[in-house]
Amino acid sequence: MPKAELTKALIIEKTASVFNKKGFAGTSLTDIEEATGLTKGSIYSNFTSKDDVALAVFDYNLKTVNTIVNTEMSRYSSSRERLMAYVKVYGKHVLDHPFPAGGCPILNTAIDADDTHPELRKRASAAVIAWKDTVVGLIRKGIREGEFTGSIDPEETALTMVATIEGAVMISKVTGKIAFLKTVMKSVENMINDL
Amino acid sequence: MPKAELTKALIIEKTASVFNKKGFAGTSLTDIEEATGLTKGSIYSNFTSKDDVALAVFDYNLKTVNTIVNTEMSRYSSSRERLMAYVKVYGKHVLDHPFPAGGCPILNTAIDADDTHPELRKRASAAVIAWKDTVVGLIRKGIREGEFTGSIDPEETALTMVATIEGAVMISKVTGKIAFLKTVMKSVENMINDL
Amino acid sequence: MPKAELTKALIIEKTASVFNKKGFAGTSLTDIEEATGLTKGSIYSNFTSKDDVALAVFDYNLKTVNTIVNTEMSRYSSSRERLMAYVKVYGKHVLDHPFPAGGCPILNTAIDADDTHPELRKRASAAVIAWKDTVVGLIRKGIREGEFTGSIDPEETALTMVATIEGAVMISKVTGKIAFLKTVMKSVENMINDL
Amino acid sequence: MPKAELTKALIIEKTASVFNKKGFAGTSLTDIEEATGLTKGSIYSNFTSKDDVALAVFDYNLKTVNTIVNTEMSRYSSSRERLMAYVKVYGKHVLDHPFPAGGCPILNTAIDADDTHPELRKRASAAVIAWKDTVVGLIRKGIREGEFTGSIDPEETALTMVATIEGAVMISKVTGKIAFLKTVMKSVENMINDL
DNA sequence: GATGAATGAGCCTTCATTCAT
DNA sequence: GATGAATGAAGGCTCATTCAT
Repeated sequence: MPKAELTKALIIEKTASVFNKKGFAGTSLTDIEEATGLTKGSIYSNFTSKDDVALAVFDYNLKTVNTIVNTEMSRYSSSRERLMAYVKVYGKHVLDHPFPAGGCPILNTAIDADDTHPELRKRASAAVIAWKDTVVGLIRKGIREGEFTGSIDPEETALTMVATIEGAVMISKVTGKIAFLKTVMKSVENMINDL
Repeated sequence: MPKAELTKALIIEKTASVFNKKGFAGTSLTDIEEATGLTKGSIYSNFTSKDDVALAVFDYNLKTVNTIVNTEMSRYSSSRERLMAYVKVYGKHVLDHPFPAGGCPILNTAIDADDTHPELRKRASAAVIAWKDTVVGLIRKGIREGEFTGSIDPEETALTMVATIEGAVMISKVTGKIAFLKTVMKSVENMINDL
Repeated sequence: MPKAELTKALIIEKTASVFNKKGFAGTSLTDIEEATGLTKGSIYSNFTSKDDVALAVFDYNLKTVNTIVNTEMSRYSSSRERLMAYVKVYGKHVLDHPFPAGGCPILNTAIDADDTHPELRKRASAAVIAWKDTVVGLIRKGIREGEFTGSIDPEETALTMVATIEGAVMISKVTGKIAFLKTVMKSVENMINDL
Repeated sequence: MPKAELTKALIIEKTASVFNKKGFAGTSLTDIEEATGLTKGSIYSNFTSKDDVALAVFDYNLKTVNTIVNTEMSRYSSSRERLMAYVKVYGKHVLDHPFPAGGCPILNTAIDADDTHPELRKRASAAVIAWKDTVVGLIRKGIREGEFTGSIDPEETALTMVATIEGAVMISKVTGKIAFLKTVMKSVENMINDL
């Protein structure tokens, strides 16, 4: 890995939680300098703009979340257990390591960017839809393989599951009550068991 | 109403959607000037700081939402129908008038402020909890009056309902697909009918 | 005059010679701060951009030059004497007060802006053409009134006169030799006498 | 030619028109990188500073102009015809190849540097004086050999010729009208024929 | 109570230059 | 000799806030 790539990686890693906590407008180049220990000049010799950093950071944060979820999911083979990976991961980790500090980056970026930053919005949108599609896929597989009842609507169930999880994250983050997160996750668990 | 109060009210009304769309850090005093047609001096005659405006705007936006919900709710007396008010309101209005442009201010402020603005965070938190408590109250009343089965957990159900609705708003705003909102709302409707 | 106009006027006056000497790219906001004793913020509350200041400064410098020329010209009524005003003014004053320090702003801006700043270029171009047209007008009047011979080409003579004067200013400024200016002006004087 | 010399030459050639168009302050190291396809590091391996490049570029541009003039001049032997070389060259080529894009580098550098860059100013000044001296020499020769009348002042005529030509270049560049250049050149031609 | 005008700190970005490799 | 990567100062501009009028 050439040095430039290392520095880019360092900038992304070190600012991952800054953008996730403060949002795009709330994160300044000085914040980035402080988080990385580098100078503005050096940041700009690795990225073309603050947008460029923010986009790379979103991709990184998304990958972090996906890796956590996929790692958990890969331990199981039944669709039910694989769906349950979301409950385990979000019920346990969203508020601490290895999640980026600041909570779920999909949720944070969606709200931060929807009316202000088209490029970021597009990526958050794609992340939401990819998540939903993965869940739809798992449900369809479960139905096909006789694990779930055929009467359920995969699209509706998937969207509801994603919505409920993200809503739970928001509630527990803003109130500071992890218990709220656990409580809603129990509900999601039931929803999955009832499929 | 003395003149000062009128101007304060005007500032709040005109900037309600600006803060709701751009967030605290993303909204500048110049934005406020443009939205109100007033000068910075005049804004500072009526508020002590940008924080002061943002706090008042959040209260105003929250009241707007609550009024919409309460108006719908007051048309019914059964707990089930009263709970259904959330589905009707959020399924129809979150993305347009009379909701403040930018979506649900509770959700927006929660995500915007949770790691950056303690005062705003506190208010968003209180709004979430108040919402949840209202739902808990309705469920308890429903149980007490034999409308709902006694086996349900009011706290869990209430939190899940709030989480699901807010998650649905996030999803539909970021993707630009109102259909997603409607789909999840159908789920919430079922959830209420199953109580 | 409202205060804002006074400040605008002050900024223009104080930076007139800075832009004339250093050119657009060579003049920094810090230079403007130092020349005026004002802060950048205050400069930007009176002008929308550095371009905006530069354009206003060019207009001011042009007016300064035109006023000097017109004052001298108005003392005479014959076309020959009126043409001679250019010789007197440029032969005496270009390099010192009341000309803006830095020499002829038309020449300076023409060279500075021709390949870099379309708006400034356009104004310098207009100034050159206006000057030429004034000379053409005086020559035509002189011919009409029998003061000059009818065989001369007003357009060619005017352009040559303007070119010679501006070239002389360039030569004497870059070499630091006022004698060169005087020498060429003697030539222009002869040219006018020979009309 | 050792490699270093080749690279130096390449840098000079490729940036000749950049400096000529944008001036010293307006030309950035990034401009130089883009024009040459080299890195800043490589530029600094061959020159000690931006000044160093600018000075070398001026020398190169000056040599370009002188070569064009001398080539034309060498085709003739009479002083009158040799003087006419300036008319031919400046009337035809200043605004296009083989002149460096951006017009006459003597004029451009004189105006750019006179109040800002002593070293460049000195070179532009020397170039003007050398030009004038060459013209003076041709005139003296013409007088000596009975080609021109003895009553003319060589110094005054030479300075006027140079001034007129450079002024004409300025006028035609800023207005975008080549016709203006041709018109003034006709005047210079007459001036030479009248010697 | 409202305004116009100003401030100084901070914004994002680009500058010319350096130097280890 | 050339590069890639970094620096710190400076670039133009906007920020939230103040205060005389």
